[in-house]
Amino acid sequence: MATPERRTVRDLRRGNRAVLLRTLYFAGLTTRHELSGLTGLSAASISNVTSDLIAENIIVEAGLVESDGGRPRVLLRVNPNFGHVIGVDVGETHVQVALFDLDMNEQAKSEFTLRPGEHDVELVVRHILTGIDAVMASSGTDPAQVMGVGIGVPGIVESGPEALIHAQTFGWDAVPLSALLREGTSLPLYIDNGAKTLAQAELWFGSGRGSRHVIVVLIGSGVGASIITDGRTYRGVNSSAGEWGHTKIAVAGRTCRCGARGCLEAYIGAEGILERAGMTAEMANEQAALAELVKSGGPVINETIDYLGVGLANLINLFNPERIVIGGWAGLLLGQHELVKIKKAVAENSLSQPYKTVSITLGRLGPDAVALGAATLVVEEFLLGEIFSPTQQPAVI
Amino acid sequence: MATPERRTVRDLRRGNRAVLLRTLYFAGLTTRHELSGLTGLSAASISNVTSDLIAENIIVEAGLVESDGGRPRVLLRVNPNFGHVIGVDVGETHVQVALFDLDMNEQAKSEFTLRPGEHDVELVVRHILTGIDAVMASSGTDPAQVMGVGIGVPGIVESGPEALIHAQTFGWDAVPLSALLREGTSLPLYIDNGAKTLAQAELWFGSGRGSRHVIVVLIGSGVGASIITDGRTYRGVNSSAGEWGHTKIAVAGRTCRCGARGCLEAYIGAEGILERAGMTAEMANEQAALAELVKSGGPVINETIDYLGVGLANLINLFNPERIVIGGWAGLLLGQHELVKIKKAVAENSLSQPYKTVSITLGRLGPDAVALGAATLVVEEFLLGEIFSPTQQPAVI
DNA sequence: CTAAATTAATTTAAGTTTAAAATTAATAGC
DNA sequence: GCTATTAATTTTAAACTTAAATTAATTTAG
Repeated sequence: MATPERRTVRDLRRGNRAVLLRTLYFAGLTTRHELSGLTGLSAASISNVTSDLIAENIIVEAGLVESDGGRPRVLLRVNPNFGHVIGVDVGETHVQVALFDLDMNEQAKSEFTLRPGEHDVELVVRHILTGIDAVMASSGTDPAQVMGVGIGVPGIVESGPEALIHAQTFGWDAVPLSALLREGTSLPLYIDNGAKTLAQAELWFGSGRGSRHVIVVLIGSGVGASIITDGRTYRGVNSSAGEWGHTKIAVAGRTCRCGARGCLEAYIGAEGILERAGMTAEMANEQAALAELVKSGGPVINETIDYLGVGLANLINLFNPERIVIGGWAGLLLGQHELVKIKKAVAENSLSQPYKTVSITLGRLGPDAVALGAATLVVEEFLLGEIFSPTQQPAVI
Repeated sequence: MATPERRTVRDLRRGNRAVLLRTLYFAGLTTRHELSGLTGLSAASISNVTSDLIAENIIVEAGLVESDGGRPRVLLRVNPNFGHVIGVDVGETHVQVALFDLDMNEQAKSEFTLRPGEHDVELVVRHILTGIDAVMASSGTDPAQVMGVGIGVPGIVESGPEALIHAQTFGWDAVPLSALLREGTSLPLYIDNGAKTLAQAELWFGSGRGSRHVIVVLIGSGVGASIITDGRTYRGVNSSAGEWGHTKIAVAGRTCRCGARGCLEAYIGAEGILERAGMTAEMANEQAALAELVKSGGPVINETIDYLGVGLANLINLFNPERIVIGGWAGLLLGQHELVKIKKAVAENSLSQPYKTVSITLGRLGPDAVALGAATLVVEEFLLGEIFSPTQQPAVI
């Protein structure tokens, strides 16, 4: 139960450096004076830390604030070209690789289509490695400028000395993805569940901005959630937290593709909805079919809204979040047409106290932000302030 | 998003002091040498901090470890008589007030029975104040020695400048309990939901010891849960997190006493079980009736186990905890007879990955530990290391 | 156009804190 | 009683933050 917090006077410095960098990153153009207010650090400390960071080229001066008498304040910002980050989305239908600067402007992108059922590990690894090379080449980025690669994958990521992926839908059982990739690249790797990376993208740049307690639900073929408590993704003891799709909302209900009965996913997942409507569309036109169904409304959609209301209400009762963001292609489809009804269903199934304070909104970044979110995993590391030059790791003490 | 962590070198000292105190409190008799290992602080820092704490009488030396050559190590411990704490349990049937030393040995106790429906705020306030005086008098404790009063109440505690209690079962709507009590006592007050205080008692001294991610479920007439993430109670944005009893496990199911339909509480709460068995026992012999029913088994109990399995599995899928503790009188009753079946039901309804790592156990402290847990709220404050003398608050800077 | 006023930012000085090294303390074994 | 050994404290040096003093960069008044 020993909390390993800052202990030495040196850790203190590191911590303050990280706080300043993080604040500046999210605030954008900011003056030293404002930073002092935002971080709680004294002007002198701000001066110290910023001059270090400027010397290291991590932050740069970027213009002046007009003054009406007195020395004008200098605007600071994180140097967007200090380094670059790569994000990878390993999805059911494609592998997407994108390269960003630190402002998260996309510099290059590479995409590979996966045919249904074609989820061989070797193939995916090859796509990722090829994609990394391709985005660096097409944007003219030197590998030394890339601070790391974030990868969003389906299923449960068991973190440990060697990350293991358990992805039922891919037929992956304890796949040591990082070990396999390390044979083809020496860039630092950060692997996480794709729903969680999408959620982090929404938290940083989308509908979740500024909130500390957020749940991002992802509704597509599968159903998942990412739980953000105190501004950080909650992972639980094995990083498998957030398996909302397989919570049960009916005892002995519909059989889910996971084998169990009564799973939420069997009712509000895209396949579950279509099946309940008596449609058995193949993968290819699943999205078009659902769009049609949602547009025409009808009892199956109303029923789906009730189930979704129950599922969201359960999250609200358990977590008492300040915001719920609905994402994923099927979730966005439903939300765009039926948000009012969804909110009504949630209200009927949740306690009034927590319902009063939660706001339910749609994701703003679309379903393709998994790669963006994956790239933020690298930025998160960068914001800890320990990276002194893009690839050179901090000296071991 | 600015994380207000340790900033000055003085905060560092405070933090290290708190880490040392907390470590020593939970480790019990410990030497300086061991503390160095447990906290990560250097021997010199341990020496500094401990000599401060000894001078303030917060910790004391307590014997020597036998040595086989060399200076023997001195054992240290928190001074159990540095101050005392009071815990209050405001339950459906009684108000209990207990006084403890810092080792949580009960020094005195006072109890008042509440008749069914007799939950008038004035009456409860009077009981609490009378109880506080009574336990101080009967144990000969000077008010100056009491560091604070922790109070566990039913319902949702809305924390703010003035804590407001929303307790449906008591008919309390936004009751400003702390303001009312402050008219009768000047002791520092700490108010929290009773299920959460019980959970903290189990976490510190019962089945939850040593775990960082724990969920304590409380099954009595009502049903609730307390979620502990990273060793701390998770409260959400309004402190209402953990309302497990009113999560829905059936769309359009049984009507719950909260008015909604399909709540877990309507199936596994004591009243829900008895009603489903066709029994409508009054409050008085509810416990005896349920004990009889559980002992004889039968389809209603098996059904209850299924519902409980679903409810627990949902928690496991969402939170990925390392431990689940079942508490509350009805929960203990069910668990003592049917733990094996419960585990089986959980296994059938949860994903294998998180199920593999969770252990499900019964609470060890019995249902009466709410007051003990409430008292730990005060101790938690004490362990932050800012209380320099029992009642004297730390100097305002 | 210059000097005063004003505000920003840096430098300096003082005070904490921790870690490492040196010292002192306490015990067992001979 | 002396030495070896281990524990704990004290001393010293280095690092860091804050407050105060100083320097820098503007605008405005005259």
